[in-house]
Amino acid sequence: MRPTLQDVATAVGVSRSTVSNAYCRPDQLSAALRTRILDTARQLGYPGPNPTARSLRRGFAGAIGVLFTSQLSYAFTDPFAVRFLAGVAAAAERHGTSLLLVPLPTGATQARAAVENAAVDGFCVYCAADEDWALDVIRGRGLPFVTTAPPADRYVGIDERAAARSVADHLVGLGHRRVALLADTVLPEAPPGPLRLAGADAARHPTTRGRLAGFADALAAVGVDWPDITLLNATGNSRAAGAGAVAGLFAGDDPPTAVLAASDVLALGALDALGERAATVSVTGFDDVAEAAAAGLTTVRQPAEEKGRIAAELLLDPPADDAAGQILLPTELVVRTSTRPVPRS
Amino acid sequence: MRPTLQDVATAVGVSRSTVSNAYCRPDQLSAALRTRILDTARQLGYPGPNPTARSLRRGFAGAIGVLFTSQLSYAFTDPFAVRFLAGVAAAAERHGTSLLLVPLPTGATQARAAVENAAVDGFCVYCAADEDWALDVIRGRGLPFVTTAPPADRYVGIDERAAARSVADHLVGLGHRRVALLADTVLPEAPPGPLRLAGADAARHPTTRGRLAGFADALAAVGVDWPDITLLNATGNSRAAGAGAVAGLFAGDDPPTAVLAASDVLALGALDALGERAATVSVTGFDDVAEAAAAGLTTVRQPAEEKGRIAAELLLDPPADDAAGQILLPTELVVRTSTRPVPRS
DNA sequence: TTGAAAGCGATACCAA
DNA sequence: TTGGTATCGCTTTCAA
Repeated sequence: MRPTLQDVATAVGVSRSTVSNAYCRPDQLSAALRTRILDTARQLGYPGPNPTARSLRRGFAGAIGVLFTSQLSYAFTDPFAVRFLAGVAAAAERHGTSLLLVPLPTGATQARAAVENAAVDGFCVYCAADEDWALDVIRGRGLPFVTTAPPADRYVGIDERAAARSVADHLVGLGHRRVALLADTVLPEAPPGPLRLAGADAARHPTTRGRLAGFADALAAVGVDWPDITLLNATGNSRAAGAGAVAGLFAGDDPPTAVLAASDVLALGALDALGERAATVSVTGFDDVAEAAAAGLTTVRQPAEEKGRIAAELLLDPPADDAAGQILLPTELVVRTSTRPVPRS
Repeated sequence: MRPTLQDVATAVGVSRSTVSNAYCRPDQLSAALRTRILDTARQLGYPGPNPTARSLRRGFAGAIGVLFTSQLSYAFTDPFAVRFLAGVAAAAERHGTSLLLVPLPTGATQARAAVENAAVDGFCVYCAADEDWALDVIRGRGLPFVTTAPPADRYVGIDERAAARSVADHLVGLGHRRVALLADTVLPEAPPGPLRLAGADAARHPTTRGRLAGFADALAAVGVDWPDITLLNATGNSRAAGAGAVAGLFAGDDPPTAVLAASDVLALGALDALGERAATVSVTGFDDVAEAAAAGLTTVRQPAEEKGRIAAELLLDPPADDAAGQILLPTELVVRTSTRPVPRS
């Protein structure tokens, strides 16, 4: 059996409190006694206070939970998510707090249980909002949390709609009218490829809703409206899914002259699928991940690490002023070579 | 005050055990009573059993710790580390276990404390071995652990030396003799750029030692030996550091005809720094991360996710057979366009 | 099917 | 400076 604090106390011939003090309140006992206690502990093979017991007694865990809506292992596939996480880690690091990455099992009950059982002092919820159940569980536990989108008491996001409109305006300004929108999992079970949608509001995920709405705003300004807009559904936020969604679209008559993607990853996938044709079709992304620059992708930049860092900070030292917890970060249109004027035909 | 299990018990008029059973042993009480308990709990706002208390009582945390030697936020900068983590996450996900990412503060005492205080059931130690202190703390706590390199009871690594030799042999086969080796933090405080080293064994980090030794093996086979080998030190495993290390090297007389880097990231940095000259100098990497393919980098592939996945599995369900815990994964030389025969001059 | 009692391993107050 | 005592919130035999 691994020795406990009590064993050390017995061995030294002092009380538990004194041993405890030797570890976390050196000033509460004489240096000599402390040394004696620590030495004995070492001899006994006592590994120091049990973290779980300490957490229970002290009432906090020393870790914050990070919740990704999709499968945890997918999060590492998404370059934007990784940079967000890097930001969270940087803040946690400075604060001396650990990060608990909680995988969400597929079953609803089990996913709830995962959030219920996380030994953390708060949550950083990436990209949820649709995942209301998770927020409910967190609220139920009385834990503080930060999301990456409004509405919430504390969030750090961007103005999705305005940002999306900025790229779309750019494209419209280049003369594009036949434009396809490309987004991930627009409707829960939708197949890859063209999807009929009444409007942006019908999209399942709030982020997607915002971006599609922004795209549509720009198109509406030049007379292109739902449901005439071509919407392409990707079954996942990955390059492959992006490629899959646009496949075949340009084979028919009267193909679009541009693709507005709701993420860089999807846009890069679209470029993959376009191959040679990429020279004539304009494509835009969203996020400005590292790969975007290399591919010459026109996109909207949002500060990724910053978002994660601020989210974690909002959680770790909450602002005194309530209103200060609702943050919209600036975005910036980054024009590269993947967009050009509509070819005259 | 947040209600506890006891409060629910009191409210319903049953004992704590019964409430506990309602949560974790539904078969131990009548459905009717269970429903009554759960309903009351909801009314009271009881969030379910406290995870920390449960962990303490049950004796396990339901999480595994992940330890990166460098700063945690840097880990997300390294594409190989990210893929490793993705593998770990995939295994954890399947196992219903969370991942605790533990940041290591800079101070020695504090770093120890971070490992001592992690409420986990075991550790996945990425790339350590030199970080013996961490392994000592983990052993002291009596927790199981897996590393990414021997020696250890359980590890999943590659034959660094042989893998390194395979790229180096390729380069030597192309006629290169004046070759510069490029590695990260070869000696603790070394400045960026050329570094005099007696031999591979002098390198600080075991992984670096293995790779440099493999490179040197190939060179030795054609009569090039330490300390005549040009070694370039990068101050960090990043593209920028790679670029910084090779800067100026090709300005002088008799520059190397090739650069053997200990990681893809460094190699890509070298290519950045070479610019135009990259067409005449051969460069190789190590790992085969995604960016390597795009850049046409010749490199050694090692299965990244696989490594993480297996490491986590080794931890989560340890093999009955002790010897089965020591795994060397296969590697593969991937020849692309960044290497070519020595130009005749 | 339900309950009583005994911890899990530690911390913090207050008194000595 | 040290020790006694209560408690953190829950799970788990074992007996009723």
